[in-house]
Amino acid sequence: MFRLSRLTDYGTVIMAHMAREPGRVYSAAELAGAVGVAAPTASKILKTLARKALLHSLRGAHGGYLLARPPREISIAQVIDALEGPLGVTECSVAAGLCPQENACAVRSHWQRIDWALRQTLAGLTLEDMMQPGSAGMPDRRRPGHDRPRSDGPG
Amino acid sequence: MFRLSRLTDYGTVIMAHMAREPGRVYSAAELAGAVGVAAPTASKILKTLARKALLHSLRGAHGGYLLARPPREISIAQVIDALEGPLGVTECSVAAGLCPQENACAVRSHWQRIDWALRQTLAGLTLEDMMQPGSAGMPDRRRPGHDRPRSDGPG
DNA sequence: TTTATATAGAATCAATTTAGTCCTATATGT
DNA sequence: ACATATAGGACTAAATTGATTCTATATAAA
Ligand code: FES
Ligand code: FES
Repeated sequence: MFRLSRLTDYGTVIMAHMAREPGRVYSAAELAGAVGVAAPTASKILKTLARKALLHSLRGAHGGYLLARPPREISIAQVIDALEGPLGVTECSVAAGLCPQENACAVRSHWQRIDWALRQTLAGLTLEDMMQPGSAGMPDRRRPGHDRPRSDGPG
Repeated sequence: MFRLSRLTDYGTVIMAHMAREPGRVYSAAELAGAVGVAAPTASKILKTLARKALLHSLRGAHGGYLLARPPREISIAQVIDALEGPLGVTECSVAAGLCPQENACAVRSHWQRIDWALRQTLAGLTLEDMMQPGSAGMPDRRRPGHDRPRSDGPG
């Protein structure tokens, strides 16, 4: 199945952690310790997130990072886009001219549709949703895609 | 974003192609030519699909492959599972003990939920759905404004 | 029976991607 | 000044992926 890069996974954990105190300034070292990744790795992730304007950075002593916006205005889709780029579920569903047969391809449009639905779902999931450990409750508020899976398929 | 392996992409194209004549026997070479991939690559994919019981194989002269079941009883999720294994969106959302902090991880359950929703969507999408041309840039003689009435999600 | 065809399966190789680290430059507070 | 901390890039190592090649086996037809 689709796999999210581990760096992106860490990125979401870091962002969710920071979302618990939105105004606070966290140093890279502190965050590395908090989520359990190596310091250089956390630093790399944070630099990327800052460059993509999801975080603000403060240099110098007592510097660090803080969320650029309130947790409910930062979506998971944005975090993924920042750390992985806008790749779709299939490579050829994004840009044209990658597949030799592209015209004869019957599944292309379907992948694009799935890609779109997934993207909508992740765009509606915010840091606010992610930071609460409510494993039992669904964030029902808005879940654009995947709401009515047909589920008539073969087991 | 989540990327599907190219082999899996080819696999779905091949399966969709075969779904147009469910009872027919296709040789690996024929399918390779039809979907535009190298013969050994197609062969590799077909062997895997046969081993996972999505295709039946016939050896010897005039041998080849044919769908093991009717197109509407083969889901895209099954094809993906056969070619990529049951990996989830994040590695740690599947098996336990991979992440050092796993307990403190606030996002794990959310990824699992997304994974589940995506899986449901793909389990409800069959080869029958995939084989009919969509609306992308294809030489298409269907009237505009159509859409698949019983399809879910993206719509 | 012999021959041509076609899959089964494993092993292999090259290329790409990813994870992780390191180094230098720069900015800021004490 | 000095210590702290990010910016940015280069770099290495590991894992994954894409594609190929080989031998063995099964079947249809000559
Ligand atoms: S366009 Fe690439 S496999 Fe369909
Ligand atoms: S359990 Fe692995 S990042 Fe959360």
